[in-house]
Amino acid sequence: MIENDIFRALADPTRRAIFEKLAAGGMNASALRAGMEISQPAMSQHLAVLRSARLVKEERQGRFVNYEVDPEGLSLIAHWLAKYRAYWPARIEALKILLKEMDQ
Amino acid sequence: MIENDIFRALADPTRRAIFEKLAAGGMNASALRAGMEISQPAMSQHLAVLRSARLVKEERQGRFVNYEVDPEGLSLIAHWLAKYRAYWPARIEALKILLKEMDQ
DNA sequence: GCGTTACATAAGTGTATGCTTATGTAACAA
DNA sequence: TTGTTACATAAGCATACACTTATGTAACGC
Repeated sequence: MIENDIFRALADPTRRAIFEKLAAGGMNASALRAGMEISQPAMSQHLAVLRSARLVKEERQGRFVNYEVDPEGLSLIAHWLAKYRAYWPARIEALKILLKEMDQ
Repeated sequence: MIENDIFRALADPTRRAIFEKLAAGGMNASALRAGMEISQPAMSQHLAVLRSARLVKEERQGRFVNYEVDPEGLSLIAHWLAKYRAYWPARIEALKILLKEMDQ
């Protein structure tokens, strides 16, 4: 179940930090490690988890592997969230209208 | 960090099932167990996790404790998601406009 | 009071998870 | 070819997690 992979992937603060970094712009695994105090294998394992959750996607570029945010994972969260729009607070109530289009 | 609590809470499929059941209508812990093949302590523990993540809220009613969806948790996910709206697929692109209001 | 019902909490246990060190593999440079 | 760089994978280990059984607590009926 991909939904499970997504929430499990985001349950780890280090992985959310990696994701956030990638959201600011795609980069390779080494660049991601900069200023993060994380070992190379740990980073590689985290990226593998994010990849299988479809939250990031990779692209080989010679010796480097460029990572970037995969919209697919975010879309799945948005759809999960949309199921419970009846409970969204009033501030976000206006979203309902547009979410109707999303369902089609 | 509440954000961590939320994603960790949703990382478990049983807890997501409980949440989904509550989204269809508030009910007490015993009613939640019906047709779920889960022990009473396990349910109680899951509800405690969902509660600390602000995904559900409780209300004592005599011997019973009625549970229902807490919009607060959902709101936090919506805000987390909103941070990455630049990567949302085209279908949801239209949401951007309304999300601007959400930020204020 | 006494028993029952609804739920929470404590303590113990197997498994999952995130890390480590060590090694493998593929692309480049000399 | 030889070495180096960038990354993935394997194996081992400590901790976290979801469950269990046992017990505690609070509200009700009698």
